[in-house]
Parts: sequence; C-alpha cells; structure tokens
Amino acid sequence: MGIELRRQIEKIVSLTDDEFEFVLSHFQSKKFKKHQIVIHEEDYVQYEYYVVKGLMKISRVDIDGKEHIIQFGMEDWWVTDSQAYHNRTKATMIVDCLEDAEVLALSLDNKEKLCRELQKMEYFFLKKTIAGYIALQKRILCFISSNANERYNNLLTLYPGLMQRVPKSMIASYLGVTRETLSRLNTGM
Amino acid sequence: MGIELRRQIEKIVSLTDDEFEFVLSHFQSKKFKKHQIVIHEEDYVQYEYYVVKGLMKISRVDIDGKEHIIQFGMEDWWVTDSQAYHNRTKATMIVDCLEDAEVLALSLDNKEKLCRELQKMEYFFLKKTIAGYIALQKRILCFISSNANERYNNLLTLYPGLMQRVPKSMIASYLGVTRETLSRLNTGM
DNA sequence: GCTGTTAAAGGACATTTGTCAAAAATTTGG
DNA sequence: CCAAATTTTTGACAAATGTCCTTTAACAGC
Repeated sequence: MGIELRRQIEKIVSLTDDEFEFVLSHFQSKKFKKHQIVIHEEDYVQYEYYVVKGLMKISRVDIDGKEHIIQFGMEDWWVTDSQAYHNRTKATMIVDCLEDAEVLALSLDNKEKLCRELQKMEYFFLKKTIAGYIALQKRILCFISSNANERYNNLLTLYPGLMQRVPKSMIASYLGVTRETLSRLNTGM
Repeated sequence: MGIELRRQIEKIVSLTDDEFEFVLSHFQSKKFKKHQIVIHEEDYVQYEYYVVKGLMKISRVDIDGKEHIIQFGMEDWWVTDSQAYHNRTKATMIVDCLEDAEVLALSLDNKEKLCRELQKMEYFFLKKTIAGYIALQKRILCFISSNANERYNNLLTLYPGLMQRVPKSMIASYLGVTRETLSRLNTGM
C-alpha cells in the first residue's frame, strides 16, 4: 500500500518504516470509476489526490461550453484544483476520470498537520511544488516559442505513454489547438 | 531596509523584530544598472533575487536568436532561473535589468539553512511557491483558451502598471505574439 | 536642442489555425 | 459479432497571426 508514494518521497527525503506509516495515516484511500467526477465546479475542494492507478484530467469549461484541459494526472502524479484547495475557495475546475482510478486523498488540514509533525515532509512538499513550478514554466515557454506542431512533438517526447491512453481531441485541448488542427499536423516522421 | 519584504512574509507568517533581522541576515544587498545582466546563460545561478526596486526580465533566446520573455520581475517579486538555481545546474535563461535595480539576494545554501533554523520560513516559501504555481496555471489556461487580444487585455488588467514601464515589443514577447500582431490588436478599451 | 538609435505602426502578402460540414474509422455496450 | 455512439480525418473556406519592408514616432546621449 503506497510503495510508489514512498518511493516518490524518498527521492527527496528518507523515511523510516514507522515514519512512512505515519505519513500514510494522513491519507484516505479512495476509488473512482471511469467518467466519474472527482471535483465538481463550485464545490469546495477537500482533497489533493495522489494517483496510485488510473488517469484523470483537470479542465475548465469556458463560457462557450468549450473544455480546456489544464493537466492530466496519471500514476505517481498529484491532482487537484490547486487554487481552490489551497485557498479553501470553490472549485473553478473539474477533475474527472478517463480510466478507473485509485488514489490517496490528503485533506489540507492533514497536509498542514503532517508538515508540522514531520518537518521533512514540508521540505518534500516544497521541493515537489518547486518542481511543478519549473514544469509549468517550461510549458509556458513552449507556448510562447513554439507552434502547434512543435508543441505536439514536445508532448510526445515528454509523455510518450499518454498518447495511448488519451483521445487525440483531449491532447488537442491540452495543447491549445482544435482537434482538426492536431489531426492535420505533420507529426515529424 | 527590507520593510516590503517583511510585509510580504508577514502576510503568511508573523515575525518578531529579532526574527526578521535574522531572516534578513541571510540575504545580501545588491544593485544593478539598467541593461546589466544579472544571470548569464550557462552560468551557475548563485542567487534568487527579491526585487526591492527596479524592473527585470527573465528570458530565453532560441536557436533563431529570438528572445522569449518568460517573466518580468518588479518590486516585491522574486526573480531567478528557478531550474538552474534549485538544481544547481547551468542557467538556460537570461535575467537582465530594464531599469536600475536594487535587490536582496538569497543563495540556495542560505535558503535551506534559513528553512532549517526557522520552520515558519519554510512554510512561507511553500505558500509562496504554491501561489506562483497557481499563477502559472492561470497563465497556461490563458494560452489554451484565449487569443492574442484576450491575452493582452488580461495582462492589462492583471498588471496595469507594467505597460508604462515595458516596451510593447517585450509585452508581445511575453504574450507569445510578434510585435506587429500586438500593434494591430483592437485593445477594446 | 540636435542627432543617431530604438521603438512603434502600417501595408502587402504568406502561413497557420479555426470553423463548419461531411465522411471514414474506431470504440463501446449489449 | 453487430449496431450505435464516439472519435478521427478531410475538404473548403474564413479569420488570425507571422514575415518582410517601409514609414513614423519616441527616446537617449551628447
């Protein structure tokens, strides 16, 4: 239970068996079905989810009803509506499942409690958040410096496994183009 | 000295006078001239900079020699090449000054030391990094869901002061469009 | 206050991307 | 294994954005 989470944490700080059990006791195990909505728009967001198995997406629906995918979340990733979760405000995003999913859910209270009880976990979350920040910066650089074709090829090399699990129309949404444009790209080969 | 920094920190955690002096002792005060390069590409990045006064930009030059602006940094902001700074690797970005600048420089060793000595500072950096992450997510959402005109108007409302201090060609670069395109936008009022 | 330099705006045209409609291919559930 | 639903591809055209070039405007240093 949670070996992968332990592996992820131990890339940054080391834990004894007891410490890891203690960490894990702050999480709740949950399961979701394909197509199930994990975070509804306008809901308060109770949890941040560590994905043990499955695939989710974080998206926002604009005034014209178009869905824009901000992030995918697969195994060993963390998923939530960050703004709503951390500020205890209502969700502006939707999180749902592209596949049946198994997660470890961490409430904000438990996260803060855990950080106070075990300082290296706060260090872990800081390092992890910095890594996330850097990843988003790279994605922004990609938007300002690359066209659709280059962004698609970049995504292919970054997450080769994703393409087999996600419909192309969603890849298009993540890249900020229409599915028609994605379908016409010269994928390089 | 550093009142604004203290105000920023105290929005998240409270500090005694002694504690703030202690925090400040981990920083070095530095000054830069307009056009001066603060972080050179390929250099190791010693510091993260809290901007006391002035205006900087973080950019990357692509293979065609085009400059892409990833971020501006004005008063009360933090500026560095995050990836290079936190991973102790060589800079892939350039940080330079659009105006004479005054900063407080924090080395990574001092940052980590400070976090160990005063846990609430680690909490501060965590909250601050999360806020940065959320801001980048919003910028990405803007790229995937808005055209150049909408992105420009969004920037106008987000940082109205920036326009008076930054040439439009740099705003264009930040928005991921050419200066010609920016110049033709219907700024909508 | 000049003068050289840099920044901004505009025209003409090419390229990329979006939109709408339809056809083809694939997946899903029974 | 089949029928319905979903996803992907393609065509024709419109709109947005990029490129190249010229003109105009603003600014910096002397």
